[in-house]
Amino acid sequence: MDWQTFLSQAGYRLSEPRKRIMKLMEMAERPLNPLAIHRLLCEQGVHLGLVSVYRTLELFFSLGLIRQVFQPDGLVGYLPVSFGHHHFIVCQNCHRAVEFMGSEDMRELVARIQSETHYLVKDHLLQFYGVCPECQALLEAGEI
Amino acid sequence: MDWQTFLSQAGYRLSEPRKRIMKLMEMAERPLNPLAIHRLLCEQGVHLGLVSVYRTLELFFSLGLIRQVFQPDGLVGYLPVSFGHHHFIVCQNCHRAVEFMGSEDMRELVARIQSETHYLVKDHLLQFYGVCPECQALLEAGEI
DNA sequence: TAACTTACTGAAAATATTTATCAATAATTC
DNA sequence: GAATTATTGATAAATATTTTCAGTAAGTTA
Repeated sequence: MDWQTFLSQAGYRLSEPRKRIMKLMEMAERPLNPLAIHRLLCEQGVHLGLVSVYRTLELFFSLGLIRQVFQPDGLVGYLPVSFGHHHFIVCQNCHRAVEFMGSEDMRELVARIQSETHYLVKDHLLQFYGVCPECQALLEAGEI
Repeated sequence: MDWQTFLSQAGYRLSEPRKRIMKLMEMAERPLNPLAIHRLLCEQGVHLGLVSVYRTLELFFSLGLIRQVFQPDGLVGYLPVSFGHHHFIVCQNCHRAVEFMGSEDMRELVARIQSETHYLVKDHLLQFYGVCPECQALLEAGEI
């Protein structure tokens, strides 16, 4: 199910701002924060209240349509998630992020953590940092 | 090596505010943000400029003495890390966090991600969310 | 232990970010 | 196409973060 159908079925309207924001995030391919989204839309000539960006992100996030992605420097951005995917690998250079399938073999680790810490494990956050193919090429060419 | 020695050897001074802040974070056992640290210290009668809290956290973070911990709700806090530990499990109820040893068997997953995404993997962020022993007891007793 | 050097702090102000409010607007339903 | 009401945009308010700089205190040297 696409996000538009999901939104509708959840009882929310498919407004122009919401479409713009989601489309931008899908195109961007890298984590964006509210301010960046607002600025990019302005540059595209799409005028849209900053407040709406905040509200839209909050809604999308609460519905699980987008996810927070954490940069190594501590900045936080949002990216849309596909169904079944939950984890991102982020390029340390250009910040482009792609999803990867979660690991099945987390069970062992979970079992160990539960016995070590006596916490009951409910969920996890897993992200990788690295260098994307484009930036690897740039690196090899000595351009960065 | 303890953090005080580390700080000194890195050429930084062991000031009263820095000691207070680190001690508070060690006692708190849960991720604290700048404002929370400032407020808690005030409550303890320790007056300390908020700006110093920001600067201290930035320093500790850049030296790797503390680490960012992400709550499921998107809030970010800081916690001191022990050498060799890098990952936290956070209680969804009381936010108390404890460290656990990183997994050795991340190699397989890393290999898969590299071949799937063509990214070069450099680092990762792994965190678990769950229920701590204390809150499990409270849950069983029906108190929360 | 006193004087010296300079990293560090605190206070105030400037910026930046996030939230609240409410009338106007536009997406859906009938 | 009109009615209903969720959603938006603008303004203002609240919060959070950064900058600046003079005063202070941590570490060093004598």
